[in-house]
Amino acid sequence: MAHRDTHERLQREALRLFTERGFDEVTVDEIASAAGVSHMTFFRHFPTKESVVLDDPFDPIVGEAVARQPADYTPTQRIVGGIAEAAVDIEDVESVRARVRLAAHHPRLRARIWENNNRTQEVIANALVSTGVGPFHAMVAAGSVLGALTAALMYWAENEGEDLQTCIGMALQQIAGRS
Amino acid sequence: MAHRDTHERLQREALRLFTERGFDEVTVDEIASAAGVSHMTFFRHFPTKESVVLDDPFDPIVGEAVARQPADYTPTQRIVGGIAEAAVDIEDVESVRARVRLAAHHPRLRARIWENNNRTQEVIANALVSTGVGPFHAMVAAGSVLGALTAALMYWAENEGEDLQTCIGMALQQIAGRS
DNA sequence: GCAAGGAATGTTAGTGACTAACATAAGACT
DNA sequence: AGTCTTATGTTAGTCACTAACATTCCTTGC
Repeated sequence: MAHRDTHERLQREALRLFTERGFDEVTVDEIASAAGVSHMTFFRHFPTKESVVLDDPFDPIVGEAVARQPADYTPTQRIVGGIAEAAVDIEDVESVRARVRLAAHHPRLRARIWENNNRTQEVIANALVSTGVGPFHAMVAAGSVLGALTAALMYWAENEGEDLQTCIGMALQQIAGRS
Repeated sequence: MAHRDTHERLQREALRLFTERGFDEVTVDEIASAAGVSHMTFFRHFPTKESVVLDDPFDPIVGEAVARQPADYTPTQRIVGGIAEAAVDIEDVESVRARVRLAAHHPRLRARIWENNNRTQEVIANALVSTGVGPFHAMVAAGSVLGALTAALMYWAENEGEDLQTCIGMALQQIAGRS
């Protein structure tokens, strides 16, 4: 039983149970049993119960993409451009949708999404600062773009018919006209 | 011992202990004893340990202020105007600073700030929708402004010399030029 | 004055997330 | 074969938070 197998099995069973019965109605012990391991093994694979749902390693990708944008763009244009580039590579849209939808309806999970944002925000702000933007302006610009993006993500998760790329595109376009 | 007294005493002792020793190094039982009550009383006054730090009833005020803005403004201009109006009334700036600074350095608390934001965001979005703005645009505009505002707040909390009103003003100004 | 009711608090005994310390089982390397 | 590493299990905690029930005190109607 390889490490990676266990990891995937834990996440699969957790998401299944959460969507079936709700996040709070499933205990870590139940997830562990469903995956055939003990609760300690669960915590060796995921630091918290919430992290099974929210596990997105996109921060560095976005940061690099932002840093690569033309220097004569405004901060907002660079962030928007960077995110748009990074968003093209999103695979497994259905898994993302399930997880965002789970999170959108649960206060604690929603809070964690914002916390992930905060990390991305720092990465973006640093990318901007390293190319000469003032720290205050960099943080505000990053916060603003990510706030808009997250709002779009929540909207997308709650409205079945929408397309992810389209929602992201519309949100970015709506705020692209700034300094 | 009136209800309100106990509430204030609990919050005062909690903030004192948190700043002295850090959020995670203080248990609810300790806060309760310091305030001379049992841990059950604590939870009757505050739903969670975090809520002692983050207890801001500004959402409705902001929502009303946004709804009052001239209808020929763009969504962003209305949000910015509403927040600027509501921000004038902030009293007890030092308490706000202490709490934001506590939260800025602690992941779980920071996440809760974002979660508060999310509520404010919904209030603002509803205010916009009720005056004819489309739901998607309303949410994205609200998310974007609040993202910027929170970034400014974090910056302010970490940089001793800055003035709260000035930081808010600068952030709002930076993003005011949008649709 | 006093009885009745409600508001604020206490006590006790839970549940569940998360941690630390130590044990074990299986494969890889020498 | 023996040792080391990796993945896991067991046990016994701590701490946030809840439910059920008891108590104390303050008011309010009589």
